[in-house]
Amino acid sequence: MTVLGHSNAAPQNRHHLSYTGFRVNRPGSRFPRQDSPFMRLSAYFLPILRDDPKEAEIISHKLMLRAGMIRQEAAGSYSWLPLGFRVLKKIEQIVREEQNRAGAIEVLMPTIQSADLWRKSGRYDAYGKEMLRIKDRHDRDMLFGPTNEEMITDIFRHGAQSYRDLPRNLYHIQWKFRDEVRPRFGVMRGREFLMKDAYSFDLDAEGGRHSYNKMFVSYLRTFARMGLKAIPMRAETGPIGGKDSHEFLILADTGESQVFFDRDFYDMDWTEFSIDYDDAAAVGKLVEDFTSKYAATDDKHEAAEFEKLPADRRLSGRGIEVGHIFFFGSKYSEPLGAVVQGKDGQPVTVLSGSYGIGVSRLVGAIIEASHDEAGIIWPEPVAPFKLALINLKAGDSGTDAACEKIYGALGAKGVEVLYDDTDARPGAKFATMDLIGLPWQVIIGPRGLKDGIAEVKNRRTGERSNVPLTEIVDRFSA
RNA sequence: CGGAGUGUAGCGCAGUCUGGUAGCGCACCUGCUUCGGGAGCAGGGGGUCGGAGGUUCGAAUCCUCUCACUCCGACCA
Repeated sequence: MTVLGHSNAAPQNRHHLSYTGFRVNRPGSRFPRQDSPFMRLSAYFLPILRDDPKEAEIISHKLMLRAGMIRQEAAGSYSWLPLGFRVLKKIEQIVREEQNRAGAIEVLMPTIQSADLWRKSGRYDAYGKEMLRIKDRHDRDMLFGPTNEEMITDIFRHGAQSYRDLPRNLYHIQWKFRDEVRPRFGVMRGREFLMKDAYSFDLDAEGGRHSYNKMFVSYLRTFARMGLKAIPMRAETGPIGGKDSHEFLILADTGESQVFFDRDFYDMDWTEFSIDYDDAAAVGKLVEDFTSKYAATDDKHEAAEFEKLPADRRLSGRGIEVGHIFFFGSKYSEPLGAVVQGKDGQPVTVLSGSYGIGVSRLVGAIIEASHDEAGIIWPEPVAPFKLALINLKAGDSGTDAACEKIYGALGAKGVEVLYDDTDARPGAKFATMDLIGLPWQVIIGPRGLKDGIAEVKNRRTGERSNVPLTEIVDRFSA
């Protein structure tokens, strides 16, 4: 992003022109461009609610509504307001980066699909009422995609003819719709939801195993980057079918399923997953480490096996599923004719797996796992802004000037800052910022200003420290 | 899909039983005083009561139909 002007820009509302004549924004502008890393609260759209809306049952749903992140449009379908949208995009981007790192290739498929492919796989009738069926003007059967195995398999088979075209892993991040009988829990179980789905294609079982394992490791990395410990558990394969399957669950009191797992998961290293994805043995070893310990949801729970663990290692709690991976072999490639020519010239039916992450669900899941009485506590990598700059006395020339200077300097360094430049009272400002949960609060008021200091508060720990104004920018732009 | 419930101002609610033309708190606007953890006073703006039909001189209120949303269950990423 191009930012012109001085880092210590004085407050003013005029737009400046870049050399190309396009208007660009700068920290001093009251209305920065939409992709700006910084924002003035006075120019933002943040409809905060003081009371819990009655339709919300669980904490994440209440907090998302109160923090002005989402707005319900119909049962299980939500508009994403600016603050929520930023979080959604942060999560989406982390997922994207880790998919790419693991060698998956991004595509984009339509939300509306033709029924034809689904008739071929036999799922048009099998899927039931959860599938939203639509007719177009020619009375053709269409549907709003609940998932994309058929379509991606069809895409792949048209683009791959030889064993040389394998292995491949294609993924997309797209809105899906499942017409749940009873949507609830806000974005945790909506009807319309944003999902990352990857689909792997391999020549043989060994290759398929490697593809599966790569996704397994990429999931460990993905969730770890969001500040989550998502424990992989043996899973039911459900309507998608297949043999090997793991669910990734994060622990939260409001989780939808009961989980049982080995305490050892707590002691494992959840941060160091730098690994060569092409090294099948190393990847397999890491997967082995994470799957050899007991972890299961209630429907796969085997009490007898669990009891073998020493009592102090047997842990149980509630979990929220945030990812699910399957290896299902030829379940779709067979009926859809995904066949390539092998080395010996003979046709080979490819083997595939599918790997999902609930991107929109993660927004709620992270809040379930990270909040307190005052509101949300965002892990820094997914926070809508890194810090809140709070002007305790807007209108006072001293605090205004000090805040503008820091706001401008942080903006110039690309630090994501939400600047509360409104003339609300201090207590209201603190409450709002605690509610929306930005990781850091930089508080500037006349009291500290006398000594040239700002108060820096860590949202998670509540820890406060006095930091000289001159050091603020360096501290957050490192 | 079975059971229960709720729709009245942006949000939370009262009013409905016992019909008489809509009210409270928060939020919002103006002014004054305040100003380091959701300020006080004063003055304002905003809803036609989910929708349609009916009963009645008169309907938020009674009747019929309908739509939406929520909760429990079954189901599910």
